[in-house]
Amino acid sequence: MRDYGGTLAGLPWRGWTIETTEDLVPFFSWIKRRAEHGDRVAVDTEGRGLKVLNGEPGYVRLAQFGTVDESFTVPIELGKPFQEATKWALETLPRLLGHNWHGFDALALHKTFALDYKMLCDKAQDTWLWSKLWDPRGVEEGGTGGRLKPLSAHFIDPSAPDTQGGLEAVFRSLKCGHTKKNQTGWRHVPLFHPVYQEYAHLDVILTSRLFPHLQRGVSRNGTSTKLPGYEHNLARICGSLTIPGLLVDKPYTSALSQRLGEESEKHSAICARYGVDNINSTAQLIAALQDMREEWDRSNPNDLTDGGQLAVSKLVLSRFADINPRTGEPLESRKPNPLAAAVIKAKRAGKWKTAYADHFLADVDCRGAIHPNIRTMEARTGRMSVTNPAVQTLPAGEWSIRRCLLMDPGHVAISVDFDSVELNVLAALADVREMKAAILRKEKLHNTTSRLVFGEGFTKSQYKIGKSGNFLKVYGGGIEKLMSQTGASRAVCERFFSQFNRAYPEVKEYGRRLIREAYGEKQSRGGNLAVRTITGRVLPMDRDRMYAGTNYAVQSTARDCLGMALVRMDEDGLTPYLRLAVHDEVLASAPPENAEDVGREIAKHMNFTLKGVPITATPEIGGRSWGSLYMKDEHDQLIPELAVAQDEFYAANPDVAHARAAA
DNA sequence: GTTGTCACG
DNA sequence: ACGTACGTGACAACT
Repeated sequence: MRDYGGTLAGLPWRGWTIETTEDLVPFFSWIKRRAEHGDRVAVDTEGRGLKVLNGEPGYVRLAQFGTVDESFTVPIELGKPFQEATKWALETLPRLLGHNWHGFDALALHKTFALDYKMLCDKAQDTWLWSKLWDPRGVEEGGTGGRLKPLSAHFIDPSAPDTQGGLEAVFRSLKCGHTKKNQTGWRHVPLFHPVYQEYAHLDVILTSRLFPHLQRGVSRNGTSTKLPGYEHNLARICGSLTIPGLLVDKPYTSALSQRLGEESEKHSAICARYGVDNINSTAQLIAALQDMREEWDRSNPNDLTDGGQLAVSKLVLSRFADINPRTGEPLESRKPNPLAAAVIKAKRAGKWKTAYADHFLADVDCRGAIHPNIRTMEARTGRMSVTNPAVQTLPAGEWSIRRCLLMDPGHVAISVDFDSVELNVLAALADVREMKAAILRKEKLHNTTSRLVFGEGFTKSQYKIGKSGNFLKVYGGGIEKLMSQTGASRAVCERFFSQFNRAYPEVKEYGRRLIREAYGEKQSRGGNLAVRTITGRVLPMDRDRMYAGTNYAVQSTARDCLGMALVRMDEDGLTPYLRLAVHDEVLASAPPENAEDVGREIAKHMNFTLKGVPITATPEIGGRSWGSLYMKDEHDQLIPELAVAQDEFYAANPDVAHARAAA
């Protein structure tokens, strides 16, 4: 047994590193005492990398147990007695504490020791979730971020040792090729390295000390007392979804990767003829395009980057290539620039290959499944995000990428989407009379807006302005954005906004009310300006962007519409069918004979009334692959039988699939 | 590490 | 007083 120790914020701590089976004796009695007293014990694990569910068996190397002043590290890697001791401790302790417990350690312990994930979550509190409730902002938005080190520096001791930095130094000295992207240090560091061990002890000591500070912070900032329980429940549900994961169709995906590589090469070769040998180099592109006498409009914000450089974005390149940036259709307004056209195609194929197809193949586990990691409170509005891979950003305009991902063997894909949830939430929160009446009449809000602004006989292009304008209003956008998005004239856009405000005066009034309330409650929140949502969440505002309050409230409430629906689905036993939750959509896997029932049940849980406004969702059923749900006909309709047949044909004939997708 | 770009809701 | 586009993740080049 080796012991470590030190002082944090004037209070000493002591940690024991178990090295032999004899060392387990004091550990057993320590755990028993904690269990008898009903103490909450912080638990942390160190593994072989950061991808826990697709790692090899024996992922966890070290487990740590600790309170505010005492800790033990257990060397899982040394064999069975230590693994059994860890399992016993986790089953015996009545109350646990972890940092990112639901999203990481509980999953790792479930995977390594076959411990029940729900059991591990039901008796745990997660300081990551508490920190997000206290302040959801990341570091770049002026918050502390969710990481243990900055939180400890803020709440416990600004001079807390930077063991993270020390560990990074150790990893570099190992010369094992450890980088930010390729975190090999975790598997190569010797188990009893003193810096590694000290870091391990401190993690649980700091987590234990952090917890009461975060509880106080959450209670002081006015967050509803119902939210911590709800968020822990939701994190547990989303964690369970990721355990089965999504299967990757390997032959299809490999062929897709190869096809995209060839396509990228083909168009890159065209670029090379114009002197651009690296299509990702903005400098080369600008030089070559200027040689071809292309011009940028410096008064157009789309033509400049945030840093003030000439932009070679898809928008600018599409103008040079004379195509519609969204659809790729020719505009026939000028002579198309062949370099710009080739760059767009090469970049797109390259991105789809590396970010999607290759990522799927690299992330599969021994079952051939990927396990996207759902972070349930990532954005400053509380919105969820998904990483490894970022399935929320897969191309939605066509099916070829989503075709890589399959439901369980013999199952079909079910997707249930909310119907324009953000606009309905805006109508409910701001109590917009005309919007609410339209929703109750089952009228599409884009039609309502177009009619109220442009009159009964509005044209197709006026409808486009109505639709874009609806979204822009939710986000707080203005005339410039509407112009650049729709290409409409300033006069038309100005008229749109004045008519919109006349049709829906409550929207503007709601924004003003949020600002008034934020200033009114400033004192009780320690001088901080914030939006309080009807679900009881407190969202910090920026002094110079107070107009964003409407968007924060709408986005956050829409997120809770999904979150609360997931909780209700879980209560009714639907979680085993669920595979993903993305913003306003749920993806599920079920045998074809149950698919209609499952889809209907899920949709039922997503249908409810928010302040008198119906929030509704529609299920769609496809074939085995996620992509089948995107195989629409020429009227953009999903015909289930056709999609299933097409999906099965593509499974057997990946080359035909890729030839058609390319066309 | 930061910036630019591009994929999504 | 007025008006302001919101929120993500990933990759490659550049500094």
